[in-house]
Amino acid sequence: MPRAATTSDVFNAIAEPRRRELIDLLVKGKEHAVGDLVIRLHMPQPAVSKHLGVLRKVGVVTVSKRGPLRLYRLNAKELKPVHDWVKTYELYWTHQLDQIKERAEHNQLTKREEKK
Amino acid sequence: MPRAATTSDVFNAIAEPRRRELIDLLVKGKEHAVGDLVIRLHMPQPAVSKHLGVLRKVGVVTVSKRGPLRLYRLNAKELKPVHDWVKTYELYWTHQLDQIKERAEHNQLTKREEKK
DNA sequence: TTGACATATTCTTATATAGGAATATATTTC
DNA sequence: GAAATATATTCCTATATAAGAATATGTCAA
Repeated sequence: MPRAATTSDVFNAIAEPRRRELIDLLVKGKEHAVGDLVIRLHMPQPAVSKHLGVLRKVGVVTVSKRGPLRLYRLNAKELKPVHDWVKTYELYWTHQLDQIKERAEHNQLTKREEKK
Repeated sequence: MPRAATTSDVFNAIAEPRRRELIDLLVKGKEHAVGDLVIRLHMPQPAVSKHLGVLRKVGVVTVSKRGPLRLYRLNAKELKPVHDWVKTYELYWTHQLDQIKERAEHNQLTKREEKK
């Protein structure tokens, strides 16, 4: 069985590097036409449209029409689950938790010793 | 062409829900034997070993041997790229950046008006 | 309506899975 | 060394891609 569908899981949707590039471009401005993104990413138009389609289904981007243009806008709050998940581990590389934990355990022991 | 290999990209490695569950279990303690994880995840042992293998190749976990046991430990700093990337978008849902931007633009205009 | 432009949608193909079953490889104990 | 235990690996299969090419759809303008 392959991985879960990219269209139902944000983690899976952003696993594709090209889609992260798309998101990174969308963050700069408010709305972007597909053609703009095609030029900036040096990527064929169908590819861009397809990746945007995935992001749209997950809700990470929204579309609006202006004439023949499709204006895509980032809906960043859909990335919150990713942030929430990975944030849990932030302290592990910022504060070297191993040492903190060991010190805590050590303190537990010494406190008992001190309690006389 | 399918997705990039899960063994070369952290984003791809954590796209699999089961592997995130594994990571979530590893965060609680320091070292965990495969058997522990098998029991806790209610998942067949080969599946656990395979997922751990992927995480190991990406560097998210490390292994050490104790007798017949393989003790896996989380190496959370390999998740930093994910955190760094998604952190960029945090303010978009915490501070409703749309409104902030619009207000900023509005201020730009009114400031010009006020400049008489 | 026709043409020009912007974007989306097939269709095909090669490939990287993830799961299950079976098996292989340690490692310890008797 | 054999048995038992713990873990890894291999083989197989169904499936979800992502890229490319071609085509379809949609919108405006003359």
